[in-house]
Amino acid sequence: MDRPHVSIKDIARAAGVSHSTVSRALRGSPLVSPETRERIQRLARKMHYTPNAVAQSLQTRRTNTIGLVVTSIGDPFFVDVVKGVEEVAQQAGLSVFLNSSHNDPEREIQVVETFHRRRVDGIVVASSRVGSRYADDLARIRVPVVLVNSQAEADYEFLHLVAVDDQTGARLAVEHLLHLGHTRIGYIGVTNRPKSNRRRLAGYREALARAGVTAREEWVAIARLDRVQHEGDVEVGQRLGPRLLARGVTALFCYNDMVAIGALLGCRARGIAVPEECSVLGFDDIELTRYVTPPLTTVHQPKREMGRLAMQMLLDLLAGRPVRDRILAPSLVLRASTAPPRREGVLSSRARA
Amino acid sequence: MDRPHVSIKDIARAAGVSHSTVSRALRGSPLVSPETRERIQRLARKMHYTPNAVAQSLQTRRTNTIGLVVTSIGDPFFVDVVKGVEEVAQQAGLSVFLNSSHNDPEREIQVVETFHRRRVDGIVVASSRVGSRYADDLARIRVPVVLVNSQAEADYEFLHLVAVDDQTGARLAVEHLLHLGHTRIGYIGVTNRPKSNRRRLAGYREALARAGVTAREEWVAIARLDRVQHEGDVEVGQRLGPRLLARGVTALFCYNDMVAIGALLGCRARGIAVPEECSVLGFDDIELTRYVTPPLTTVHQPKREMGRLAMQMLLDLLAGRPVRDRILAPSLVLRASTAPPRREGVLSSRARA
DNA sequence: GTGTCATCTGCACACGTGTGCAAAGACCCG
DNA sequence: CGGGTCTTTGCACACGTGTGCAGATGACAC
Repeated sequence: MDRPHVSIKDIARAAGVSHSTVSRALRGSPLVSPETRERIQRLARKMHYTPNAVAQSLQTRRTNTIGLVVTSIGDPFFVDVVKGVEEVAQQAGLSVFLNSSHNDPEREIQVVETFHRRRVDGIVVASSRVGSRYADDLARIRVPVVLVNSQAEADYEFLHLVAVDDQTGARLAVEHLLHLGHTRIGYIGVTNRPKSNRRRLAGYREALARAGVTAREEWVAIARLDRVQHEGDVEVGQRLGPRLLARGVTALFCYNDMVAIGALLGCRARGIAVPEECSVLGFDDIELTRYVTPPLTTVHQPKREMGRLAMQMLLDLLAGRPVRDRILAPSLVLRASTAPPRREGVLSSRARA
Repeated sequence: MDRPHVSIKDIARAAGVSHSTVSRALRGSPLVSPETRERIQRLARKMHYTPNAVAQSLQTRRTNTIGLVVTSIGDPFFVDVVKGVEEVAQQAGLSVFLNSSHNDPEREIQVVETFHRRRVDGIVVASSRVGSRYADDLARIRVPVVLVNSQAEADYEFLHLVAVDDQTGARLAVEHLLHLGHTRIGYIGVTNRPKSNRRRLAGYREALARAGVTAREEWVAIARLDRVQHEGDVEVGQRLGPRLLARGVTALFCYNDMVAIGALLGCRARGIAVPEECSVLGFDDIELTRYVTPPLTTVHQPKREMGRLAMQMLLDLLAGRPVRDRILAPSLVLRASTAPPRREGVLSSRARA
């Protein structure tokens, strides 16, 4: 009753052949005659044989397994990335180990160490800050690694990247606001995703500079955070949105959608109408943006596509095919949280025309 | 350069002992002298030895791995369940294979077959409909299985359950609406999660019956769906919400939060004010409910706790400890989408007093 | 010096699968 | 009938780790 699973040896015994022949028959080797192959395969099915992937992995040195690290499973941004990765992995017959790091570098190293122990064939890391010590560990594993939206400041040649063009995305967003007639535009950022925050801020400044609008430092507010929790992001928007509005801003470009939703809530709490009195713009285009009031205008990241690409890149690396880093183009999604400014807006749009 | 990883044999060679001694030293066996143990452990660290979990699994017949199946990774309900499972698994040193079934029974069987091949130590399945054929497959694996919010109609003795008390939750919800003075209350359900839908509908009817309110069949609308996509749920609410309102209902109790959000959107599109003209009530208490307008009153499920419990139950089963099925109590979360009815509501609440 | 016991180490096998190589058998051709 | 070729099979080893058992070594008592 509690006997172990049936192995190829059991089948061999039942068929009166050696386990080698069974192995070959099941793998469809041409070295075994069609008749015995057929016979053995039938027998295997009848005996409910399920190959032991552990033993196969040990023998072939291929686990057909990859590790996936995200900073937080709950973060809506990652949900789609995970979906994309899983989709392609499943199709290719690979299984996925999922782990979250909570943006804790120590924890992330530990996760990678676990992946190493399990001899995964490759690793996808989403939104990590790869530090120098971490990079050493990663290098030692001798396994392909693909980073999605890496927050690392330095580049390491053995790491492969899939990312969105943050700066262009931010520029698109702010240009949209400028086009509506806003000139007093605020930016709400965060410190715990340093690279993309910097890029988005750069895009914001670039757009203003191109339009000849002088950027006021008091219109930029960066919240100091360490761990990533998206609830924290909401709180940032709630706190900093009204503060910037008090400084005379008529539109808010937010680091991401959760911050933007926080800004929305902050405005509602103070009776500030969006978009009539204040335009709000997000980044990421998470599903939520369609369900809040008003639906959020935002910069779309092809998140699922990024997950798919990352996994595909891993497959290419495993097959020895050449790969190149991918920087994807974001796009603006117009919904209902942006509109021309009320007072000065009318004026400045007249002045433009 | 491209040589394989360092094994205990390599360490043995370097230390001038046999691989057995190394194995014992690393595992802290009392059979090896403290000095050599210390020496070998230092050496292992220096050589960056990482044990091969695959070989260990083959030898010990324990992979320290579990499989987790959810119908959809994108469904906000599962996010928290996954979090809870991962949390406890990580703490116990187990790795998690994540797969989604898209509520496709065929696909789900395939996933379980993969888990079997990989010789996982246990399986957690969320919101599955376990069919008879599927149950056979599951039984054959001889591995503990825990179901979270199972949608199976039949009970199988070898399956263990964690679930929420759907009927009580629904009753709480409807009693709240009755208490506010509503008597014309609608229910919007779905067919693709048959068991919980049936239970919630039963709770709805129970509450009405207890209050002596006659339930009208035209106030119940069940949407026929096969696959689970939560976008589909939203669409259901959008479509059926207004339809029930047209039949004279003043409050909507929805199968879950996504349906409720759909109802919210449907009302907004037709200029129906929530909660003034129509109260809307959901189920699940997903994160979104806090961010929509108005914030959604709903029935809370301890989702993360359910994930934790499921995983803990698996650990208990693996350790041979006795376990019992857990049916958790839901609770009502009051937010802003419910209020006394406008016209008849005033009347009936007077009549009550 | 011998016997006894405790302590430590290594041999050999196991886990389940894949594969190079030799060998056996079948078949054909001269 | 012998030699050669081709097809099919089994032996033996490998992957990396864990462990029962025998044996080696050393300490100690008599």
